[in-house]
Amino acid sequence: MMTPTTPAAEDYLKTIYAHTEWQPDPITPSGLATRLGVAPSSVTEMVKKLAANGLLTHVPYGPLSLTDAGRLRATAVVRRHRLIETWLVREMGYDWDEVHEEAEILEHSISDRLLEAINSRLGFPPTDPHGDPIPDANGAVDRAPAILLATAPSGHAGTVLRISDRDPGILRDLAADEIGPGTRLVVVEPLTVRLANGRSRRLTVATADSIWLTA
Amino acid sequence: MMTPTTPAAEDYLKTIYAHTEWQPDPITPSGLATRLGVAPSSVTEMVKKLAANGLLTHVPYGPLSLTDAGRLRATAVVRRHRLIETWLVREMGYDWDEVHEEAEILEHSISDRLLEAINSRLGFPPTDPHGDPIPDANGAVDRAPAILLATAPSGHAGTVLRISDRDPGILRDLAADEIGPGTRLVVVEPLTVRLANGRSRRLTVATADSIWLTA
DNA sequence: GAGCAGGTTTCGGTGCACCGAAATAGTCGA
DNA sequence: TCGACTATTTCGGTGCACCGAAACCTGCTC
Repeated sequence: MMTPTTPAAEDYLKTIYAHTEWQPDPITPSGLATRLGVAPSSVTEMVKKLAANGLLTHVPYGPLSLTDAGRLRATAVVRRHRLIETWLVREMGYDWDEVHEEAEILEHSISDRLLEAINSRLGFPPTDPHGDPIPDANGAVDRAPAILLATAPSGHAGTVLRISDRDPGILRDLAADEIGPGTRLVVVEPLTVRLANGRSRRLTVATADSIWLTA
Repeated sequence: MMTPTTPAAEDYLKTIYAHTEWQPDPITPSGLATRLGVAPSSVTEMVKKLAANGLLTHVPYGPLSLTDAGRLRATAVVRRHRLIETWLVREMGYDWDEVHEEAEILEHSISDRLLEAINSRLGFPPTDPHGDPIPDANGAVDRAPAILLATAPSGHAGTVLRISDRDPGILRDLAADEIGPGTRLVVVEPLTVRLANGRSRRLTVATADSIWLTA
């Protein structure tokens, strides 16, 4: 057991995990193919290998779900990714919209030792710069109940918990609007929020779909 | 042109460069195979590709030598490697005998941007912790004239310029003996040196073959 | 219940980096 | 100059991760 996971396999596991982290429905092979930017046939093949290694379960023509072992591998990658992002922002002069690419690569090559050195330099941060929780070394994730801004009822007041780092453009826009993890705001109407200083901000649909608030 | 170099190709170029850095004779395919831990047939194949990309020249059954373009690629990798090693020692709590493996991997995945961020945090160091010169971004290397301790005549007095990082055990022994880059010493007889504090140290052949002194 | 549209899988094939075995070239000694 | 020895190359083959095209399920509509 404990097959040495390749970078490609880590990406599959991470992506499956990421899908289930903020919504409950399982991911399909085609969804995974789209997210990873590979052909569906490539997914079939890799899924077969991961299933053979006991990292995920898959009924043919059905959805995918991680086993406990798979989830552990996935959270290990996510942990690396988020600690690296945090480090890039806090120590290396990166903005929060610039860290994703670099972390995407380094997450596969950094050693445990270096990762822990970074972690301790940063003072063991609980979340990354986007507000995503950093799993601990055992794969445990401390995730607060959250709702998508896009689905929050008008009048809902909350604190920004996290912002999806999928789209750097959205992150840049939000930084310009002074919205980030910790920002308190009120949902005035579906795509409009009011900040603590009384100013209002109009958001795009994509942006409202990227922001998670305290429930 | 400017073919995107793979990690494997970078390792070949780096190893060829490393061979010529401290001794003038060109490397042979079998020497390269040994250093890289691959079969000779693998070397033939990769050499063919690198030659096709204009990175090295190779007359069949003859030795290998880098073209200017190849040397530039090689020094870029060496630059990464040495800056990463320096960073690991100066900022991340590594000892100088522990950095090689980690740098060996990260040198292939760090972006130019992150590398330069590290470089500037370190204050643009001219050498790594073993005393190896760090090439600049144009591939220029500032290398002082040096002689191997093993070949230095008795009576030769000099300063330790660099110590090969090939064998971590030697590095640990030397650290325990308080010998490192900058240490002034006198070669008393072939395998014995005297330090500035008057103490003598007996060296193994392998150790004397790893230490370079000012000429 | 037949047919259709979707997603999914199978299948043959690619490039990369590696291997061992066999063939070949170069070099050096007798 | 002829071997013989060694280094190098060629050759067929491996595993990994990917692809497109074709075959195949599944669930849904009519």
